[in-house]
Amino acid sequence: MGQKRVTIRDIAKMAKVSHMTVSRALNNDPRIREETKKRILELVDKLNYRPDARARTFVSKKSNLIGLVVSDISNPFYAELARGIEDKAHEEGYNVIFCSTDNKPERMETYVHLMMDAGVDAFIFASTRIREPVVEKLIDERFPLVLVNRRLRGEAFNYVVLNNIRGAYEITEHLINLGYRRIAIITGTSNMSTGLDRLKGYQQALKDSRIEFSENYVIQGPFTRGTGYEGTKHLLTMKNRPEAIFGGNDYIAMGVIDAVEELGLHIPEDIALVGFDDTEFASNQRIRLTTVSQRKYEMGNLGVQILIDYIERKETDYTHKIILEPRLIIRESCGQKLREKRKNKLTRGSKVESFSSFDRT
Amino acid sequence: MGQKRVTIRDIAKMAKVSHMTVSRALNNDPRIREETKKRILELVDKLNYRPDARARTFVSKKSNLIGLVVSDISNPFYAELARGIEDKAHEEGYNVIFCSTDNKPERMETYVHLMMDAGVDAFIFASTRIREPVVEKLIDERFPLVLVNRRLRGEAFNYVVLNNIRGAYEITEHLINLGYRRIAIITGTSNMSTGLDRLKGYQQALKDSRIEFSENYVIQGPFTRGTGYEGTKHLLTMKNRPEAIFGGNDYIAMGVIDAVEELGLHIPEDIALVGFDDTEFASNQRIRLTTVSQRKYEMGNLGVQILIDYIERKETDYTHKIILEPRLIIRESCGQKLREKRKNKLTRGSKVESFSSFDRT
DNA sequence: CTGAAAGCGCTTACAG
DNA sequence: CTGAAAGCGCTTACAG
Repeated sequence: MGQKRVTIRDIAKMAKVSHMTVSRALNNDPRIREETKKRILELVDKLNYRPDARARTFVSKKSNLIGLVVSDISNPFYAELARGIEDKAHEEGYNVIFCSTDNKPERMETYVHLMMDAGVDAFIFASTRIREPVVEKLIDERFPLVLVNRRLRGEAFNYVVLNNIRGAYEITEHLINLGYRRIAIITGTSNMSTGLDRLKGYQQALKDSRIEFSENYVIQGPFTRGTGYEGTKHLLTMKNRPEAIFGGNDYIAMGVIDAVEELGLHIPEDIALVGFDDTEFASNQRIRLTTVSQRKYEMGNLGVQILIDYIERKETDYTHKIILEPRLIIRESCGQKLREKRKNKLTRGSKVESFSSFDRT
Repeated sequence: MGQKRVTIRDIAKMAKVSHMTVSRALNNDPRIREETKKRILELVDKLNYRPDARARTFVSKKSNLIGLVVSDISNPFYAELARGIEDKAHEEGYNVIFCSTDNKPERMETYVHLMMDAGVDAFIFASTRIREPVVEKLIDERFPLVLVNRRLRGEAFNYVVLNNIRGAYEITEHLINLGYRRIAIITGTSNMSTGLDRLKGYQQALKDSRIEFSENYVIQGPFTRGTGYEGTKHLLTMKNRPEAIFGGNDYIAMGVIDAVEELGLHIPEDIALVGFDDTEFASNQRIRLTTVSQRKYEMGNLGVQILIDYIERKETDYTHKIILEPRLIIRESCGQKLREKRKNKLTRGSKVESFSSFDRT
C-alpha cells in the first residue's frame, strides 16, 4: 500500500511510447501495431500494472455497478433471487451492490440515494410497493431500472414477474377440487402487487366455483412467519373455522405450521395447508408443503439480461415485460382425506404434476 | 439523462464565488462564512445538484465500497450474515458488493479481481478454505480485510468466528448425556476450518467420555442437503447403524430428515438428530431441531466494525480477533426415549437452556 | 474567509 | 499506426 501505484504513464516511459499508446494496448484498440502492443503488455505484466478502476469509471461514466433493492436479503426468497442476479451480472462484467429496505419507504429513499452516490449504472427493484415515489421518479428521469417480483401500478417500466393471480387461482382451485370449501387465506398486504394479486386469484377461484367469499377468512400482514402464526391462532379459534389455509408465501405457511403444531393439531387431517414460492423448507420430506413454484433464480437472471440490454442499447421505452407462468407443486400438506370422505366429483379434473415430489437443489 | 449534469462550477457561477467555495459548502468545511454557505446550499437545492460520486471517489481514493465474498448468497446462513454486514455498512456510509464462489478456487480469484476493479476499499471473506492463496496474497499486501465464519491457517489476519470446536463438543456431549453411544457425524470437509473444527469437537467429546471413535461413523462432504441425504442413506444401511446423527450444519440435518422420512423412520425414536447453525428451519415447530446457535447477524455486524476501524485508523497489524461462544439450543429432535429406557445417570449434568423453544425472528 | 493552481489517471477526439 | 492536447468533476495544498 505504501508505494505509489503504477500508471499508464510509467509504462509509457519504459516502453518509450506515449501513454495514449499504452491505453490502446490495454483496451484492445485495433489502431496499434501488434509488436508495440506485445511489448507494452509484457511490461504491464512485469510491473504488475492494474488500471485504476476509479479513474476509468470517472471518465467513461460507467461504473459497471448494479444496485439491487430488496425488502430483506436474509429472506431465502430474495437470497435466491440475488444469486440469479449475481451470476448473470458477473457473466456480463457487472458487480452488484444490495440493500434491504424492510419495506420501509424512508429506507427505500435513503438507500436509493446511497446507491446513486456509489454511482450505480442501473437498479433492480424486487420489493416495491404499488406506489413508490422514489422509484417512479427514477422512471420519469429515464434512469435504467427493472422491476422484478413485484410491480408498480401502470405499465411504464420493464419488469419480470410471476403471474401471481394465476398461481393463487390454481392453488386455491386445487384445494376446492380436493373438496375443501371453507378456505382461508393469510397473505401479504394489498400495497404490494404480490399480496394483492394472490388475493385476487384466490377470490376468483372461489367465485368460479360459486363458493361464497368471506372477509373473515382473509388475513393480511407482512409476508412473515409471524403473520402466519398469529393469523392461524386467530383462524383456529373461530366458531366456523376453516378446513384449509392458503399461506400467501412459504414463510407464512411456516408460521401456520408453528401454530398448528403448538395446538397439537395435524396437517392435513385437522387443517389442510398450501403455500407459495417453493422454498427449500417446503420440499423437506417432513414438511411436504404443496406450493407454487417461482423460478426465482431465473427471474433474477432475466432481470439482469433486460437491464443490460436496456443500458447498452440506450433504449428509452419499455418493451421488456416478462410474465412467468407459475407451476403447482403438489405435496401432502393439503391432504386427500376430505376428498375421500366426500367423494367430491370435482377432483377428477385436478392435474397432479408430482405427488410428494422431492426436488433437491 | 439527456441534459448535462450540474457541476460545482455551475453553482459557483450562479453564486458568484469560486467552485472551491462551493466545494467547501458541500463538505461542511468550517472555513466559509455561514451566509455564503447558506446562499450556496439554497442554489444547490434549487438546481437539484448531486455531487458526482465517481469524481469524488477518483480524487479521494475512497469508494466506500466493501466486497463480501461468500460461498453462496442463496444459502440462508450467508444471507443472514450478509444482512448483518449490510446494516452496519450502511450505518457507516458504506455499500456492499457481494459474490458467491461456490467454494471454487478459480471463482475466488476471478471475483477478487472483479471486485478490485470495482475499487473496493476492503474485503470480508466468509467462506475461505484453510489455504486460500488469493486471500493470503492480499494479506501480505496489507490490503484491508477481515475473515468471518471460517478462518485461514495461522493468525496473521483479523477475524470473527464461532468457537466451532466448543459448539461441536457441547452438542455431542449432549447426545452422550442422553444415553447415545453410537453417534455418527456428517459434516463439511476438512479444508474448511468449520468442517475441521466441528469434527475435532465431536472427537474430543467422544474421547472425554471414553467412547471409541470410528471412522465409519464419519462422513464428510460439502455442507449441503445432498450430503446429509446421501450420508444418511449410507449410515442407515450399516450393520451396526448409529443411534444418533450429528449434522454438521442445519442444511445437512435437513437432508438427514429427508432420508429418514423417506425410509419411513422416525426422529428421534428410530434415530436422534442434531444440527448446527440454528436456521429458521430448525426452529419450526414441526422440525424442532436441536442445534447450535451462531449469531450470524452479529458476526456480520462485528466484521464490518472491525474492518472500518482497521481502514480508518490505518492500522497494519492484526489485533481484532473475536471468537464468539456457541449456545446450545435444545429441542426434541434428539429425544429422551433412550434416556428413559436406560436410566443413564450421565443425564443429570445436562443443562437444558430451553426445551422446545420457539424463537421467531 | 476566499480563490487560483495543480492534479488525480484515465479516455475521447482530433491531428498527423 | 502514433501522439499532443484537452478534459472528466472533483479535492488537496497553498497563497492571500
